[in-house]
Amino acid sequence: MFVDMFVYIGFCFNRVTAAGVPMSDLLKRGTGVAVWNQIAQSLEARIASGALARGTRLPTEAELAEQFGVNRHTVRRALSDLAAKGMVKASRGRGTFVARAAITYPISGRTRFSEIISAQSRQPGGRLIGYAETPADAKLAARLGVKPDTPLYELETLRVVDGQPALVATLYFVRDHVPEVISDYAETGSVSEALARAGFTDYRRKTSTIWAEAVSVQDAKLLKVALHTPVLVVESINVDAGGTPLQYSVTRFAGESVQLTVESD
Amino acid sequence: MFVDMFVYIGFCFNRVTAAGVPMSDLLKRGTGVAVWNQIAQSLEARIASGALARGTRLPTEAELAEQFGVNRHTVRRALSDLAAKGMVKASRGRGTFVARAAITYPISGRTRFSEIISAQSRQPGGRLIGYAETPADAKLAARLGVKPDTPLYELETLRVVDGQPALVATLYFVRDHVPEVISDYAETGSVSEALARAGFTDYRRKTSTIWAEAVSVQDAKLLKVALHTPVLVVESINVDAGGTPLQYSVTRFAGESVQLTVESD
DNA sequence: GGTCATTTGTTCGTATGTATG
DNA sequence: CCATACATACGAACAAATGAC
Repeated sequence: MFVDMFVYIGFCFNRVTAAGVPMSDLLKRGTGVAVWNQIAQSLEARIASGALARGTRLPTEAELAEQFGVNRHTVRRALSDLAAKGMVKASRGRGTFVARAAITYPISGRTRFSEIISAQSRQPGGRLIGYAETPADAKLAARLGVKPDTPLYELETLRVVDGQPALVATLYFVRDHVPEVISDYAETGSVSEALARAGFTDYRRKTSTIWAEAVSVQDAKLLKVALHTPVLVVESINVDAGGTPLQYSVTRFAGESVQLTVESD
Repeated sequence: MFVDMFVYIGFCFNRVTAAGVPMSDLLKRGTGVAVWNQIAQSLEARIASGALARGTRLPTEAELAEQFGVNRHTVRRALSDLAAKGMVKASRGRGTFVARAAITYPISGRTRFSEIISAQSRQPGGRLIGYAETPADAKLAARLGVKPDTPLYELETLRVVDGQPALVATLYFVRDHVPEVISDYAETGSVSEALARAGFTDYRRKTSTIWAEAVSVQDAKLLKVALHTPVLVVESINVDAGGTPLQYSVTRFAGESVQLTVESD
């Protein structure tokens, strides 16, 4: 029923280029730098560049050994170096996986996607997946502090970082508070911009509720992860300067590619 | 290598009784309370008590109808009530699943497991799974603000709520700061108690880093969840009144059975 | 539940280059 | 020049865990 009424659109407002990947890694022997070290550096560079995304499986040790033209032990030495740094994690029988999360996402009163990503020298981007006008059910009404059946806008958005899908968010607004939010968001690609146009220049995140669950079928496609992959779900309420709920959102972060941080005082 | 050096013990310091489950649900007809409502309340009580764990599948509507001795439509009325409250979620062709998380876990400067659980009128419990003395590697040293190879204590603990495993935590302490922490924790079953005995009466949580991943084999057994189940991982640092790191911990929450909440100011 | 292929983990052995005294 | 110690690199085989069927 949800899908039927939902408007799906394909407008992309923030194009991102694929990171350049050095495909040929020529090892220089007898240079004073051990071969295993050169291999480790090569893999580390590929991970840092995003060519090897978080959570993806590396080629098997045997394959890497063949690619680099070395013995499997030499590859293992390199991998154990990366594992010690926390960059990869090996799992017997399954493979070796890129482990370390790249994006840290601070949860605070001022949580703005674009600012957070830009502050980490990364390229934020987004896509409006679709939108709908829907009456508030009991839960939504409670979250947004309105009566049930109050008309709401529902926006489904995808956010990418350096070309990698990072999160899917479903945003709810009270229609009559921000009547132009859909077009404003589609134009600017920014929640804070869209809210500012409606006159809400100052707002803050009041509460965040966090849990983990398995990815849904739809989100798996959007986030480009396998089914059963864990996602981090954050339910949050943004309020205006007076404390009135402005926006309720449910954000699903691609499992291990994002870490939330909370600073307590 | 880790397992070899790790001391596994079975000492249980906080015995928890299996939650009493009302197995026979006698419906009282003609009491003014609709039968579907009694069924809904009965299911709600089972969910709240933990007898029906989060994420598990309810019996099919036909089975429930038989158990309660009512028509399937009456069960459906009860389930739709629970679904509206967000406690269960039906999925066509799959079944009906317990949805809403029961335990909310606030993340703040003062995060104490026992207090949090007790405040929710639930029965906290715990078990020391094992402990070890281990030198700090680069990562641990950075987190705890000590030199690499500083001797640390590592404690592996399981926490249960109302008889349901809720979380597994690995705790790290600087050995020379709290030399008796292992026996103190084993005796009291409380981190705050153990730290108080070492003279640290005032400490607070400084940072928390949160992500989602698939449960490990060992944790799956402890938490009694299936493999591939998502877990919420929280890495946190507790500091004393002067800001010196006291404890570094990695906590794995059983997927959908726990929700973290963050209040921002 | 069992079998089987895949993949990492471990342990042997061998050989070479390099720094040290 | 030689003996020793150590890190590096290669080869083979087996153990153990995983996942798919």
